[in-house]
Amino acid sequence: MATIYEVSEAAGVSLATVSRVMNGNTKVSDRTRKKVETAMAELGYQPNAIAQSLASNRTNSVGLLVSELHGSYFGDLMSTVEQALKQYGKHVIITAGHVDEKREHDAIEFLKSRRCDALILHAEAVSDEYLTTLCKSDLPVVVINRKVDGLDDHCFVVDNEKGGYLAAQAAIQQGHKEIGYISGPKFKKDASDRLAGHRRALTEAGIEAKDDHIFEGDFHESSGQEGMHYLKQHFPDITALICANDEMASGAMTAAREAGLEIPQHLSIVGFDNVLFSRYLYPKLTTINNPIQSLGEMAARWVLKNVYDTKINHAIEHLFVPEVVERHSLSKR
Amino acid sequence: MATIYEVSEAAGVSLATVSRVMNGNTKVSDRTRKKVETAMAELGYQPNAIAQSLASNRTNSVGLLVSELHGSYFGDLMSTVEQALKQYGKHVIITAGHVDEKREHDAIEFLKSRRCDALILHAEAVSDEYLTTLCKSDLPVVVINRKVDGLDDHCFVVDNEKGGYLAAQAAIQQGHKEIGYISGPKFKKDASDRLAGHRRALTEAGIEAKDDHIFEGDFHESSGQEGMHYLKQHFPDITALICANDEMASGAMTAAREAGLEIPQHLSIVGFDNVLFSRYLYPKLTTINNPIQSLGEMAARWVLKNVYDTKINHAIEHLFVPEVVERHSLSKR
DNA sequence: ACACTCTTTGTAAGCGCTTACATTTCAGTG
DNA sequence: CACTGAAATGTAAGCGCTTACAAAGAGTGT
Repeated sequence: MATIYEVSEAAGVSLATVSRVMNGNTKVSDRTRKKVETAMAELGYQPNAIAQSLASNRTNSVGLLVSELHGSYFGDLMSTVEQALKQYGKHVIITAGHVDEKREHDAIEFLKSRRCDALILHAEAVSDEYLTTLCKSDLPVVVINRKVDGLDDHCFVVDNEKGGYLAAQAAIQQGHKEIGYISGPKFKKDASDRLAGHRRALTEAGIEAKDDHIFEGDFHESSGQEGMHYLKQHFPDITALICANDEMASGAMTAAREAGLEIPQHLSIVGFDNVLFSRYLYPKLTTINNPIQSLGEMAARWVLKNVYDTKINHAIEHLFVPEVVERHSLSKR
Repeated sequence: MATIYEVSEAAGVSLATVSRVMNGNTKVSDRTRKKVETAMAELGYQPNAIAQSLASNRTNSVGLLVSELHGSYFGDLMSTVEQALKQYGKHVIITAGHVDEKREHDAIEFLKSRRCDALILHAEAVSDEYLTTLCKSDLPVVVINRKVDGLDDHCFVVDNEKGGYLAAQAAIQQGHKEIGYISGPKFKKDASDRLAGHRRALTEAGIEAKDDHIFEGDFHESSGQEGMHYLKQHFPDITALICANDEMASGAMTAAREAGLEIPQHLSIVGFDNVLFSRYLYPKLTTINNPIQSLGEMAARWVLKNVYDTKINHAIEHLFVPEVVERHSLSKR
């Protein structure tokens, strides 16, 4: 593999000149530039990004931490972030934390050791303190889908409480009064926020928010099934079921159908997230749009603006508001 | 950020010694090791992976090219590869090629410039020649889901022809005789292989393989819908529909339902790939399992074995055989 | 006490670039 | 034609590591 040195020899110029035509930040006469470019082409020269990074202390890569590499939610996120950065010649290095404190921590340390220019974190398991320390260091960091006190301009979040509120409100507006809820793990901030919104909507509508109508799931499909079984068995008069994410809604749908319930005739179901497959479901799932792509794009923009001094027209927003996506799984009582 | 030099000072040893305790490949006395480790801990030292790579000419990272970062198929692939490599302390750098020759090419060049130790490519758009050249270079390369002549031990593939055959056979065994087919883009090898298998099954069963029963889609959901419309309109007597992937099967299901057809009572549908969401569909999709995860895992093993000299017990297989996953969308005619 | 071997540690060159600073080139001027 | 200063190019230090090689220590046997 040719090095810059060989190029400089072939072109009959110094190393520095070759470096200059590569980076284009210093004036080089047209004649020399031509010579260098020819030499590069002839040798099939390809700069060694590692050496460039070491010398310039800039890697042109942004670390992205997600919880999983599969699943619609993270797929959408990765895709958006990658697209946004690629436009400006920046690359993402993706790692998965698997919602485990140690693994998230390791993944972040890995990204740091690779000397990413910035970090975009969808971190669910590490502590607020750790994130705070990280943000205070000189490595630029943004946090997605999690609000950490004191780090507001580093956080990009969805108003989960409002989302929970909207879902419940949608059901109430259709005349439902006996409403079941399958929540995410309550220790997760987004799960508890959604639930809080749900409760608020019920209360405002004068409906008692009964604790035993709430089943705590784990955001996975199977717990949606479990939740459905539980609720159907104990509270057969429930006419609407709200799930804290689409995966669980899908599980609940399956379980409901197996129990002989038609959706939405016998039971209305509302999801949350609006992941891609929610429209593959039958009936198509009424859900709350979680603008994860907007979050990702905004986070990428923040990095471009604050780290790479790219001129970005759009303003940087930190709070995103979810909305109802009306499809076919919710109907009048 | 502390450097190795500062650690060596703090520990009162030379640079080389610090490097040795980090890499653990040379004997260092226990006493010195302790001193160094203490100094590292005190300084919160974190090796600079970039500098390590430059000096050692090894990055401990494997480049992975996929077509998209979202979607179940690639999600599963990325996830498996990452898991397999992480176990041995190796990392993946993921890039997307978007099934576009230039973008795939650029992505591969990017991975090369990052000096990955090996490349795992799910490349659909670049030419066979390019891949051949790549494999002949000294950078280890494996190709997933594509067979290139002369590169057999670098390729990991699914027997798509067999898969196509099995799907058709499954429908035939249920008594279907009028069978529609929604294919992928015929210029894609996997799409044409699947179709070839389909034809063979029909022929063997003494059913005429009518060309106009075949609709060429693009592997996306919408073209499944289009295909369904086309077939339903022109050949209303079709009782089974086979789709070259699950996305299109999903689209076809929606379109069928909108046209008032019950699945599988009025129309049986078979998919291909067995991506995660195929079991979220209603009715759950009968499909052909595409062992993409096995491919990914095997590719990772190949790299571990051939590049990192890891001792791997399992033999390396290059051809994977698909099988029918019986669910609820295919029934007796 | 000495020569000899085996271990442990240090020295210094280099990996392939970037960039501050020094030097050369050359058009423009009086 | 010598002189000036801006533009173009070159020189060399250094980014933070690894590793071949050299040197020093620690045992051994006589």
